[in-house]
Amino acid sequence: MAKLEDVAREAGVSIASASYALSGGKPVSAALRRRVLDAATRVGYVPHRQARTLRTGRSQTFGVVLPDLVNPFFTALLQAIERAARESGYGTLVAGGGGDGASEAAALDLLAEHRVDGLVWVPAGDPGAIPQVPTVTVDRAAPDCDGVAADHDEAGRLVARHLRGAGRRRPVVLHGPSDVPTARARSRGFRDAWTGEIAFEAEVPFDHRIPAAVVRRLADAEADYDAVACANDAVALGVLRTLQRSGRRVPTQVAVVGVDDIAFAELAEPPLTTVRQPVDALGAEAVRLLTDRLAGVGGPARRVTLPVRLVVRASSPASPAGAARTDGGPGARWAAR
Amino acid sequence: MAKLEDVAREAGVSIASASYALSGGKPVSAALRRRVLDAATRVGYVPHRQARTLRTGRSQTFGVVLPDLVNPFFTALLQAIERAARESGYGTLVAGGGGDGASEAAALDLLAEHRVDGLVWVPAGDPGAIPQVPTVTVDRAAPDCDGVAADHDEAGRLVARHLRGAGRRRPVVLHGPSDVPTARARSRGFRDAWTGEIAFEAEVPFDHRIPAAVVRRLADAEADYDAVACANDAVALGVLRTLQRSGRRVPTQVAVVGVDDIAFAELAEPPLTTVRQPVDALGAEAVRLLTDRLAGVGGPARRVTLPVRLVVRASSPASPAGAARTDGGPGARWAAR
DNA sequence: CGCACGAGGTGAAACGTTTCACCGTCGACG
DNA sequence: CGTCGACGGTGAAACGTTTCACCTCGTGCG
Repeated sequence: MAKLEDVAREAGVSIASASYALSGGKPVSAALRRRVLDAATRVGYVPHRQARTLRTGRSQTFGVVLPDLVNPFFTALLQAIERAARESGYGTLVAGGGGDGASEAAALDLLAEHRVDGLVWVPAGDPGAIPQVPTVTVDRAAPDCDGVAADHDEAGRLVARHLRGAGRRRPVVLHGPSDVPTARARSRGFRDAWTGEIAFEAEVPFDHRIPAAVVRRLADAEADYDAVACANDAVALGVLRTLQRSGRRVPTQVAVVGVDDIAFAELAEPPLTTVRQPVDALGAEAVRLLTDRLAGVGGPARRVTLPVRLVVRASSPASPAGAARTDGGPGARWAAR
Repeated sequence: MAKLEDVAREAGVSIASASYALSGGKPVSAALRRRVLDAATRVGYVPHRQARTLRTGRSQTFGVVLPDLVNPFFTALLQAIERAARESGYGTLVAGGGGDGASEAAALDLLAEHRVDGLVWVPAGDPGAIPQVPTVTVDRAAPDCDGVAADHDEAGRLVARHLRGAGRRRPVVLHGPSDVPTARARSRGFRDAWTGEIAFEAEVPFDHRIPAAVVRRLADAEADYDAVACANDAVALGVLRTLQRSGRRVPTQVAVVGVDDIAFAELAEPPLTTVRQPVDALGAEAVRLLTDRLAGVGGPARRVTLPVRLVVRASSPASPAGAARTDGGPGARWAAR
């Protein structure tokens, strides 16, 4: 591949001049700039970022570490981060941890070796040591580390108040993994705002595969509940299927609520009521925090909390009356025929 | 960050010896190896991959360019590629194109500047020039370029035969974008194997947002069709919603079939019949082709085609009888109460 | 005993950039 | 007319590795 030397030779100038002309590191005569630019396109110059990194100590690259690439919430986040980074002139190196601590550590190491300028990190669980690279956590906080997250407490409260307002009396609460801070925050928020009874609670993985024990309790004909508050949308979609298999009507008999607002939430049948996380804003804010730090902004770790929003859909309408009215699933129509 | 020189000093040996001891580029006495390894952990050595790249000309990194990070099929693929790459000792640099040609070209350039050793590329449309880096396309072929793809012709045929076998007579066919080779292959396969009537055909984007014109035709009470063959699962999920809104029963009145088998296909209501693409194998095979090339395997461009498999679920049961029997959606049960 | 050879180590060049220090020339000003 | 500064440009060092060529012992064999 063509290098700077080739450009310089082609343009008949020194390597230094070619560099200055291309990077603008130092003012240069218009004629020379022109000549160099032409030469560069002529020989097909491709700058060598690694060499630049070596010399300057900056790679113009952010690393992103995610617990999992299957959950659409994370990939939406990744896309947002990638776009924001690109707009700030940074590339993105992605390392998907396998969800477990070991491969997460490996991913962090790999990125450190690549000398990323900064790290956007969604810790898989309670984070241990934070990397020595400038880092911002997303969605889950780490001590002494800039972080941005949606307001998960509020998300929990919104769900509780919504169910209450919709006239539900005995919800099932499916908590996320207790070693995930956001899961704890949502649970906390829910408990703060929910004063009445609870049918039962259980801890489930952030996944659409509902544990068999929970499936049994949900399917139990004796079980008395009229709502399921789910740890996230993936769980909610799994619950939706479980309920339908066990013959319960959603939302007339049971309301289902998730959190995240992934793309498939509105494609579910019935469409899923959920709490939307501001993914684009999360990504943009993470990149902003990082670039700030790199620009030399000092001070203690900053925490940014972004607002969430309840999105009411048919799986849990705003009121019981609404439930009857909007229970527009295939079942309703079929029965009406 | 600690560098090789620090390790060498700490161990009391030359830089060269330290390098050999750590990389194994040359046999070295056990005692020295031990001393260097200890020193390395003591000073917290982090190798500088960029420097290594500069010297060796290999970055031990693959670039991955995807048209879109929202479609779960691509993210599943990404995960497979990332894992396979890691197992071969390669890191992964991801650049999600925005789907359009311009940002795709930008992504390819960025990766070229990062001097990735190879490129795994899912072209957004018909690929123009292929990069000068060793490249393997996935899912969509490019001329003179190694490629791996599922058997999309067969996928189309499987759908056609399945619908026929299930007793469907007049399907709607929703083709993917005609500038995407795989979409054309599926359509071709379907047409090859389908001999009867077709209600109507239309071209739709690979997306769950069904164009308004198509929605109207599907919802038209006069429209006479008993199946919808969809370009992929995202489209199928969108169609499912459209049909349910327009009051058609799936699968009793209309069967719906997708392609890809994304995770949400089985969470749909009713669960989606689809053709499964072997994502893990696609990723592994892509990495294998690439590492082969890097190992010096020459010869003309190779094309690998991997088999697909029909996955029958409730949205389109195997037989009409089955339809009646397995129409186990909430509606059926509800009606039975 | 002398020589050659192998094992174990080291010095230094090279990879492609950026950037500091320097150099020549020309115009302006004292 | 001499000097100085600005301007436009260049040479070369440095970033952290790898790796080639070389060097120095110790040892085994003739």
